[in-house]
Amino acid sequence: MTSRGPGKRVRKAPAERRHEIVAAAAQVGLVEGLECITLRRVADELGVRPGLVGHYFPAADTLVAEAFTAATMADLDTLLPERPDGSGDHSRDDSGDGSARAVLRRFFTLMSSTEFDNVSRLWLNARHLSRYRPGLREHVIAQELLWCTRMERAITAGTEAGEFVCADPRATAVRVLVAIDGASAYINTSAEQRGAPITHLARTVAEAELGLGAGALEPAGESS
Amino acid sequence: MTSRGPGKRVRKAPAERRHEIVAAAAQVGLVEGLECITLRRVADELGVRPGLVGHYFPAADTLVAEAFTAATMADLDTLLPERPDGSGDHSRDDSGDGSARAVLRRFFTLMSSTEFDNVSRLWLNARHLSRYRPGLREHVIAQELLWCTRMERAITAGTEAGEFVCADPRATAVRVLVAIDGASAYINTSAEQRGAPITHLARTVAEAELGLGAGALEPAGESS
DNA sequence: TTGCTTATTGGTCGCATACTCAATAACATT
DNA sequence: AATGTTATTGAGTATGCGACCAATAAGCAA
Repeated sequence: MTSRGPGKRVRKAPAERRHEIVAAAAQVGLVEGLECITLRRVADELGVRPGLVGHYFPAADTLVAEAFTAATMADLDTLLPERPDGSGDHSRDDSGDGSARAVLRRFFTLMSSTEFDNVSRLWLNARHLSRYRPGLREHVIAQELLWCTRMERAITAGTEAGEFVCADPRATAVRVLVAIDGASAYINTSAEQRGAPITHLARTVAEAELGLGAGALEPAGESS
Repeated sequence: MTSRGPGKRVRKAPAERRHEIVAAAAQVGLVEGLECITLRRVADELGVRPGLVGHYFPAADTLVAEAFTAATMADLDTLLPERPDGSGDHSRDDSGDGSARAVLRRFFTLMSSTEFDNVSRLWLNARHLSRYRPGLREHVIAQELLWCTRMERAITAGTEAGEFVCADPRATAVRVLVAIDGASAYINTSAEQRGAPITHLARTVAEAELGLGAGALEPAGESS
């Protein structure tokens, strides 16, 4: 990426450099795994000496934790955008098809595409690594809460709009996410044969808990 | 555990020593994590020099893989015994209840008890570590298949006995296990607050898929 | 008892990690 | 243009890992 001759220095504002380091670490963690976020690895990525990374993050654990948060925050915004993208007048739009259902359908479709396998790997990675790194654990817990809240809000929106029937959106959100985590647990082992019942379990759970017909959240988009 | 003065040698038959090493490694992996299965750590456990462990396992990956299999095999036999343990009077205990349901109830009860948290941790650990260690990955896949088959057999038994109603025992087994893996994903992070809906998701899924009433597989034993 | 096989030891080597710290040079301010 | 701040380097320490190998001694067989 960035290659400079030895000895050449590029001096940046601390805030910018720090952000740059976290971003590089997040990329490494997402693609290669969180245990590959090492001072040297991140430094190489930026064309910088390892000592510099160590200067900004005296404890490596902190860097791993922040990198995880940065990565998952970006992923969440892609999978479950806070506001349906480019919708100034959504209250009028969803009168026909219902945007809440579209949001969930989009979520399940993206999540089961191979493009987001790295996200599944990252979560699996982080949940295990949290066993040893308390700094990371805190960030993982915070992200779990954030994802759950975001999902709950999507469900609540659909319920209030009359699209879903759900007595306890919070509990449903939890269960749907648990089902997703169960499916993504197999990402490194039986990923190929997970095809049939595994991938669709989360979607099935969601449809059942939201009072929707089977297949209502399927990618195809054809509703009943 | 085993402490000998330095220099004192205890010479054992290769097969016995090897088995001993795997057992010690399995214990370390179960309690402290698979990445703690190191030549030195296992050697310490046995009161033996590290070189010896390296002699029996020229590639450390092999030891980790075998240790995982040893640990999960033992756990599976405890959770889902091939034949109901001490089956002298269980048919009387569950009087009229049917033993297949008792087997599953026992499984869910044990699995959600804190005593088996280490088992959940081990699976989470192994599934992530499989990303980097191909030897381990093969063993994990084999164990996934074994657990699934064992669960499928329990379901099939109940179906044939008329206790359950299930069209596709295999698919149901898969889904139940996925739900369990989803719940155990939180073992290192939100373990304390997983109380409410997380733990019981797997049981709920099982009850629904087997045509049982809600709570039919609950620990208490009181159905309907 | 003597001898032989080999399980076991003790040490070394190379590599990778996090972390520390004095010296240096880039940039902003004067 | 001179100066001061500080971001950045380079080198060093300490720890841990797997892997390798000659020397040793334990236990069996003759």
